[in-house]
Amino acid sequence: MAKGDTLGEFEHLVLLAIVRLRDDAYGMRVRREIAARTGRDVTIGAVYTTLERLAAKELVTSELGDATPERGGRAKRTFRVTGAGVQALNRTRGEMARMTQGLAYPLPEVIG
Amino acid sequence: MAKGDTLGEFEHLVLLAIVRLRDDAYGMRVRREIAARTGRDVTIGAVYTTLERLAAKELVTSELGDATPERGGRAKRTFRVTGAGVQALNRTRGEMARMTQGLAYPLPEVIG
DNA sequence: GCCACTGTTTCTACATAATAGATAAAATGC
DNA sequence: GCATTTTATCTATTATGTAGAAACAGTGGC
Repeated sequence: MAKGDTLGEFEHLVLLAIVRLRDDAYGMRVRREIAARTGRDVTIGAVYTTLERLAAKELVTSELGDATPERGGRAKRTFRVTGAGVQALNRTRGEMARMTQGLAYPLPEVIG
Repeated sequence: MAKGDTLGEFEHLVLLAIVRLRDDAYGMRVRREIAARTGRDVTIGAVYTTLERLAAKELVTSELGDATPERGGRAKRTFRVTGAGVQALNRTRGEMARMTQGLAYPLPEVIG
């Protein structure tokens, strides 16, 4: 496998959030999606640096939108997952599936 | 969530390998298990530093065994997953499940 | 027009995790 | 004793994760 092909665990979550949010995947919203689904309250800085890194790897692209007519409605930068990004997600999913094959979740506290 | 509670992606794989291997989880074997199931050929150094980290976090314990009567049969250091390790695996699994809920794999190249 | 406020993005610095590659150790067989 | 095998340890570097503060761009009240 080529190097740089594996997703870090937080990269993985961010990528999945973007997939879920479709057209509405901008930084703050990604952060909320992850918080809502995982219970982790990551900071917005963590999300953006990860988004930047994913963009550098060309697993996502971004586009600056128009400002919305709401109080504080600064223009949003929305993200999309690229073909390579989808491939990375599918590959990661496959690896995890093979590693967990035959295991029954939740795993019992005492193994063996 | 308490800090240091999340599993890095490679930590996750190593922990799963130990669960799979039960009584036979020592460094070289963990490496082979991961290679066989994911296609990644990680170096042995990568595996051991990760095992050390997991031990430092008390997600695994290790025990030095007896030498086996084979050519090159040096004593093996075998690893077991602790209760906290199992909890970390179950928690991580849950997070991922909620993040992927409703998504059909493999994801299509073009999203949306 | 200025100010407070809101939702968003950007910047900077540091901590933790991943990875490689070389070296050392402990056993066997000849 | 020496070559060979299997395993473990050490050292260094890069990549990822995380926090927190600052900057931006808009709204609305007065």
